[in-house]
Amino acid sequence: MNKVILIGNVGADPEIRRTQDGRPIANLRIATSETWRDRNSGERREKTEWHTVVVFNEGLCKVVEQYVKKGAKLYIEGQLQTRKWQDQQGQDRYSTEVVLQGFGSTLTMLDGRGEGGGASGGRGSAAGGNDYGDDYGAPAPSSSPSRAGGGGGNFSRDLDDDIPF
Amino acid sequence: MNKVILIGNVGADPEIRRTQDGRPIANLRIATSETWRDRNSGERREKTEWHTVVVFNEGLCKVVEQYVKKGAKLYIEGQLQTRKWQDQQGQDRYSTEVVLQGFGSTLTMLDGRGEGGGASGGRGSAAGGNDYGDDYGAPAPSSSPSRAGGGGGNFSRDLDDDIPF
Amino acid sequence: MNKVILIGNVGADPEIRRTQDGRPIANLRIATSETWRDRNSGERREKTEWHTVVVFNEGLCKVVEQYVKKGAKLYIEGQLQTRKWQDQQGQDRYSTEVVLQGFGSTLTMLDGRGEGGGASGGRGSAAGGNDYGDDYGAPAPSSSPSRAGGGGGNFSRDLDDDIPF
Amino acid sequence: MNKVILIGNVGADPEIRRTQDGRPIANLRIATSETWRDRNSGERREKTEWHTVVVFNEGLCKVVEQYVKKGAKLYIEGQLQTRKWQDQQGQDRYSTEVVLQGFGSTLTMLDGRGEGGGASGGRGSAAGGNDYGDDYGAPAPSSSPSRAGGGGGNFSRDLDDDIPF
DNA sequence: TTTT
DNA sequence: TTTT
Repeated sequence: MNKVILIGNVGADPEIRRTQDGRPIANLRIATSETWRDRNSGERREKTEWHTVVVFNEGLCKVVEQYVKKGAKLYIEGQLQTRKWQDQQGQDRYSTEVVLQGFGSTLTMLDGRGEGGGASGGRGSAAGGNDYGDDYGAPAPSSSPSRAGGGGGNFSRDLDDDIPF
Repeated sequence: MNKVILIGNVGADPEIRRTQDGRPIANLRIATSETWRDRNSGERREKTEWHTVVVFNEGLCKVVEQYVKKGAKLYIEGQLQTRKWQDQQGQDRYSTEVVLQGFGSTLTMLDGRGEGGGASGGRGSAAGGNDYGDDYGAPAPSSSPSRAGGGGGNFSRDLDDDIPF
Repeated sequence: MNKVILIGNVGADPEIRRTQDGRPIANLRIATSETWRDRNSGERREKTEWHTVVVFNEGLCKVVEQYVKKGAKLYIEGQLQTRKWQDQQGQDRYSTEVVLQGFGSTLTMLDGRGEGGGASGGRGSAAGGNDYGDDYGAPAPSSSPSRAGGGGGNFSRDLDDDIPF
Repeated sequence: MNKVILIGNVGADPEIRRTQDGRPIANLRIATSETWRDRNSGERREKTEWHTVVVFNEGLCKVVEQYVKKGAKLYIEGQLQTRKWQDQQGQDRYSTEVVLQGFGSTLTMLDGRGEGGGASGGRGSAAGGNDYGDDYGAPAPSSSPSRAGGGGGNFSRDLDDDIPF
């Protein structure tokens, strides 16, 4: 189990790169902040933490590319990962990032901002819900998409079943 | 470990009651919805799930009372709990709720809506951050509230310490 | 966002059923318990909560079928779902369950118990790690399975890449 | 929202230091690993990620000090935090850690190992349950510790209440 | 009964 | 009905 959950705001427009074989990679900076009232002084305090988020999942990269802008509020679920690299002096350096890649990774927009003018179909606009990348196939509805259809990886459950499980 | 995390919208203005000894209890109905595109038809699908949330924590009850209205988007972290009760026929019935009570419970408003007109200082308005009930004392800032002060339950960490841990 | 995380013990051997079209469904009862010391009396207290877990995901059902026995300790990640049904008097009843189905659902065994004698390949024995159902394909390793291979839904990241992202 | 959840094994006996004013700080190295079967070759693969965990919470430090040894399996819940420090060349360096401090932080032992011979009362032995640091007071039981007692920060809920909430 |  |  290695899970990171962040809700925060994007500090700058995302950078999207591509690997040599064409896969997209999105880099985001996310600020999470907490506020509290000081026990003694009663003053309001705030602390902000910045996180580097790296999106490898192609479907989620599309969401980032199309909808995520500076200031957007995001829900992020990924994994902690530390990379080793060498600086210009040849010294070992380590960077820890929140990686969104494959199973268990999610990115959801929590506000309406960032959407292009005429965006229809609204992937990325999922306010209060979850929108998944294309790679995942059907998520986990309890309603019944194509019960008869069956087929690989169909996770659906039919609520109309007359026998309560 | 018994944790529920919800991000969703409030279906109706919260109900606040009080126990005989005066403690507040808030009841909320929260809708979580997910959308996906059907594999076969390509149609957009949506499924909404409704949750009953019961807030026992006093600080969080205050937040609910003052700021949470129908339609508000909330982040909720609590525990699953099943109550047994008798219906009018004297039969055992069970209700499962998401309970916010004590350690590990959180409620954060994810939009600016729901705030009363002149609310200043904005507990409950924590966009992208966390606002905690009064019972918790200082949350977990890395900055340094009153290092010298010490005192019971001070969890603060001093980033200015010259020795990296 | 609708997520439940449980770590607890299985109260009885799981029941596995099959739908008419042959998909397996596993039912589990999981106990989560918390202990604390009473503030006033100093006595040790304990409270146990029981949860019904329904596994629709086929790969996870296999894990359950083969390895999960009464007493096993499990890590569970799923969604809250409430079913409506009619009792024998024709009255509406509701049951809330933790559903493991599709994206974002996980089940991991946290102890070595429950494994058959000669189990090889050890799905279900994942001590401290995660073992995923077959439906998910490769999870999210940072190591490099078949970089050149590419192919649909390959989430892998190559740590050997010479350019730090 | 800034949350990290880890389930993994401790790589070495923890180091405990104290600040100048006597507060304990525990440092842990935790390995999370995931295993999967390669899509193409069918071979079993494994990837391990190492995390630095810093425990500021006093109650949790006690648990670490008394019970956590190399090899122990832990459930950890904390926050991501990045510290800035200078290396010997005076260059800025950053280290990202999982910090357990105050609200929302938890550490639970998931196996029986690590307990001293005659440990009674078993804080730290909470297999399948939660054991909280002393700072938290009573956690969130639904049962009823001292309803009449009332008192600050009492989060208890009385299941014996005759009115179902 | 919410929201997009 | 589990576990410590």
